[in-house]
Amino acid sequence: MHFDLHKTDIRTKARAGSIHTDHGIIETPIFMPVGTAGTVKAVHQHELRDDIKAQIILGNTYHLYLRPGTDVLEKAGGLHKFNGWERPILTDSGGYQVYSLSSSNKITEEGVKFQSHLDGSYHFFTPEKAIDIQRSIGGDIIMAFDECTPYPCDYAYAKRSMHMTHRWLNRCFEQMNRTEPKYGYEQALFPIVQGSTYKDLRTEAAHTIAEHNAFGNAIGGLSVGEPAEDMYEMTDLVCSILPTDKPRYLMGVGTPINILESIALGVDMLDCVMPTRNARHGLLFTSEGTMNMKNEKWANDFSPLDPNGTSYVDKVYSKAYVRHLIKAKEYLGMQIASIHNLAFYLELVREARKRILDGTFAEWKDVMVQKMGRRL
RNA sequence: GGGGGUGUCGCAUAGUGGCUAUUGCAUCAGACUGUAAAUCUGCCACCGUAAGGUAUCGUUGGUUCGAGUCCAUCCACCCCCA
Repeated sequence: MHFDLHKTDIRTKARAGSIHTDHGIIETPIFMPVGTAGTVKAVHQHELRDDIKAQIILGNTYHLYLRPGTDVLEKAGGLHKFNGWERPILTDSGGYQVYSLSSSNKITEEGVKFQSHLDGSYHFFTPEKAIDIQRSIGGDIIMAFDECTPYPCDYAYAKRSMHMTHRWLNRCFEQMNRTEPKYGYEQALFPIVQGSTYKDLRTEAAHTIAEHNAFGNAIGGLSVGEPAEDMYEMTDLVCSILPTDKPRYLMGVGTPINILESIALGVDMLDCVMPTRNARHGLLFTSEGTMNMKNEKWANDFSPLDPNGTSYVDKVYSKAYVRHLIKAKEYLGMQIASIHNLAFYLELVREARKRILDGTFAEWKDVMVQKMGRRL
């Protein structure tokens, strides 16, 4: 696996590059649709590949471990074979579940005791186990097991947690060295920068992470409720320390505006549940602003879903029809909305890449941020 | 014509004579950031941006300190018998 940096924008810190994996090339900056349980919810693979043009999708260690389980995934020959997605896959380690399921977790130096949200059973994750499971799932990029701290987080806790995440990181790399990929292709481990919203902690973490000289590096613990300015400040700071010749992955971000602003700070990879979850809840993102399809105002609007959209759903279906489907809780409504939002996100990062390469990113980004913040 | 039953928010429902009439659905809005999420929250009689104010359990009376609840009356609907 390697990363080619093609160009860095002069007026911003945005970058265009390519990540080469055994399952193909990822052109950056890239948005990665989230497919937690082995599926990007409500979206078929052919839509992801041919219409949305996703280049890489996510899976989740915790969810796939609980169900269907690593034995099934190994018998299938890994997640790519299991779900039919032949392009790259990235798996999250379960570190986010340390945060999102915190009410039923117990964190110790050794690892985290999880209570399953499915049946209440207890499971113990260690850095070693997170690596073993990710070996079984078979993602091209796998993530270090970390603690994603909540916001707000007091300084003492953030510092202690960060140091534990660093010790866990060493154990992750040791387990990587002790084990081999199970399906004949390379797996790259990305370490994660933590440190909450504290500059000195983020600085220390970024240096520690950089020293591992991994294929790529991630920024975690953001977009957990802190003000956007804090998120940008931390991202900017960390990007200034992480190596320029490795891809940078900002985990869990975000809105279309967050994505362009983060790209402008030097981020190469992002993922977020927002386009898919909000789609299922009836909220569409467009280049002109957001549309809540549940709103009465679309009831008699028979114009195309998104005249500027690049997906076939944008032209084939009307706003009134999609509103009807969403209101009626029809499956197709969630499918159309999910395809639209993902196609919009992917088109947004493709355009960003094009603009970075031809030198017009900065002014384009400012115009887009203005437009996309509106409520239609 | 005779007998029996039922009327509570748009619909459906709960409601021993005792604080502010319950809940669900629908409606109308809002939220959602490495997915415990086709979820959650608010509103949901009227006036008001709001704080707040005023009502209300088919109708009109009555009993009672106090009535959605008990009594009478009329109205509407349902069932049975002719």
